[in-house]
Amino acid sequence: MESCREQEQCMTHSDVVVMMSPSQSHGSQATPHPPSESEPSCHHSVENGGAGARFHSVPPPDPQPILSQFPSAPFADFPFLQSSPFQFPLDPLPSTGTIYPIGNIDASWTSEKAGHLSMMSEELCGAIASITPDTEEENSLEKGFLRQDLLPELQNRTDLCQPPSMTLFLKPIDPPEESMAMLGATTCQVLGSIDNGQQMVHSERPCYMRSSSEPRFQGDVTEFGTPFRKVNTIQMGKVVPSTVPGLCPMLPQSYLVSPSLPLIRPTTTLLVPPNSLSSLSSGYNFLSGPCFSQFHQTPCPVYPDSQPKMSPIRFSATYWDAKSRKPCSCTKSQCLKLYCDCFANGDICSNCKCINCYNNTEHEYERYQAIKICLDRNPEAFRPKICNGKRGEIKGRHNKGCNCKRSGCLKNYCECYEAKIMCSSICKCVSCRNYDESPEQQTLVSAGSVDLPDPVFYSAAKCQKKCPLACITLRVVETTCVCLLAQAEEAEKEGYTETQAEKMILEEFDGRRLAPDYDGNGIYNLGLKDWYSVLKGFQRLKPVVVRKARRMLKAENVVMGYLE
DNA sequence: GAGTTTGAAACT
DNA sequence: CAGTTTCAAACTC
Repeated sequence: MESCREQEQCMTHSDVVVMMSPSQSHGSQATPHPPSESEPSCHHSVENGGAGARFHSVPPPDPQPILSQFPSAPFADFPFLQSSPFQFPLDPLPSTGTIYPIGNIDASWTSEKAGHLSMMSEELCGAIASITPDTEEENSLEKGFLRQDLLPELQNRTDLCQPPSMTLFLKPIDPPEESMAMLGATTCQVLGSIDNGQQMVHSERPCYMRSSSEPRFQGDVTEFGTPFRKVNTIQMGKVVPSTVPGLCPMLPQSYLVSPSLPLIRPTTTLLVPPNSLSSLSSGYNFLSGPCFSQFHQTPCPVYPDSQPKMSPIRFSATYWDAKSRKPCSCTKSQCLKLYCDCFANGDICSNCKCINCYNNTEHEYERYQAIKICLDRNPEAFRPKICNGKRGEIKGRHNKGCNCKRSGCLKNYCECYEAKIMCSSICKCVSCRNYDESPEQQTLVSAGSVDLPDPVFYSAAKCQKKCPLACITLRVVETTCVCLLAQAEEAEKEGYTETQAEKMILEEFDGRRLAPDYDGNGIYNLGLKDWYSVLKGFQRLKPVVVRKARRMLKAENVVMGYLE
């Protein structure tokens, strides 16, 4: 990690400060791994509260705040109130260094509001992470990036100011330094961040976030703003205005981010504890917790409410644009149930015809509650229904399969048909006709726009009604079988025993079967049943496609036996 | 555009 | 987990 001095040399206008909570610094005996241990001048600290990472800007060192109670803090430059179960960073306090209580939450609170606040933490952020795209196309620009949302809360409440919303794009750095790995931390790079639309924050200083197994914060309620403005206290789940001075930036009613803003910019290295990240197969990770940055920020324009809004749940302008979204017309669901396509896609409603819509930035509390409910019911609720293949190749298949009964899966009622994919073995449809060469499929084939399953395979599958081959091209099967054969050949060449050869073949098979897209030849992430059908179908083609029939058969038999 | 059909989601 | 209800989109007229 670069030295603090080096970091400061490149720091021009912003800091992302990671601050560690006092409670954690007390409880943890782990030696902070620091960019800062030898860099006391770095005015950054890490807070790894229950809400996950917090990134704070901190004031210049003068006056030096009270630090003695945080001996292990990597950045001992931030005042905390130790007695509070929820420690909030204080605004730079002019010249006094006085500690002001900002938040206090009764440990036993269980109200709905408390639920929301706890939702602000890992739980919700993890939930949101699951709404992220997982297709290659959608990930094209963002894959591997971690995103941090600062979730606004309790909007439209007269007793509250608007909390800030900030998005940090973090890029994992792999492998982490050994010492960091020992601390259980993940090294990330802050690529850029967005706050509530007023400002674009670029951090260019190294930050550090401790890994900790300490109990997490139960919530994060504070207000941000100009120094010494009132803040709120949470009492038994209720947010009560307080006269305690603190921060309240008087953020605008809506946080707005222009899609044209540059979202990614390599800047800062962070150490993020793994338990504050919700890593999903989508490739996104979310850090939770409030973020705010007050110092050294690069101003960005404030966008009027009339401009398109970007929800914090949105991924990026790219993703937004990539989704051609139909406006919904929900009337009863408030667009907060999965009936609503916008909501189901993780979008906020925009230019929709919906009535009484809550799927917008003005109802984020309700929205996030709804997200949480959906995810409680089904953790996969927001995952794309269609596993996309590579661009220009086969479309993929439905994750859950359809359940059509009357449409024959040949109308847009059918999600498979609507997605222009054929039904697969996981569908529970009745009288399915979406495995035959429909006019649409023929059109696609003639246009050469898709790599449809081989007709021979397809014919073979027709008799089974279910069609696992809908996702598998001839090339996929060929490639797979050739690889299996290669394993068999190698085993033969090396004089391995039959058992060893089997093992090699099966390992190859498993690797290909389980890989999401092993080498660009198609969809591999199929169930055993599907693969069984594939290989059965392959037997029919063997004389045509494979010359080395004998050895192929050997490999194939191994796999078939494995599938049996 | 109103009414009907359909199937996913939500509910019981 | 199966049956029912609700919902919004697709479809028909």
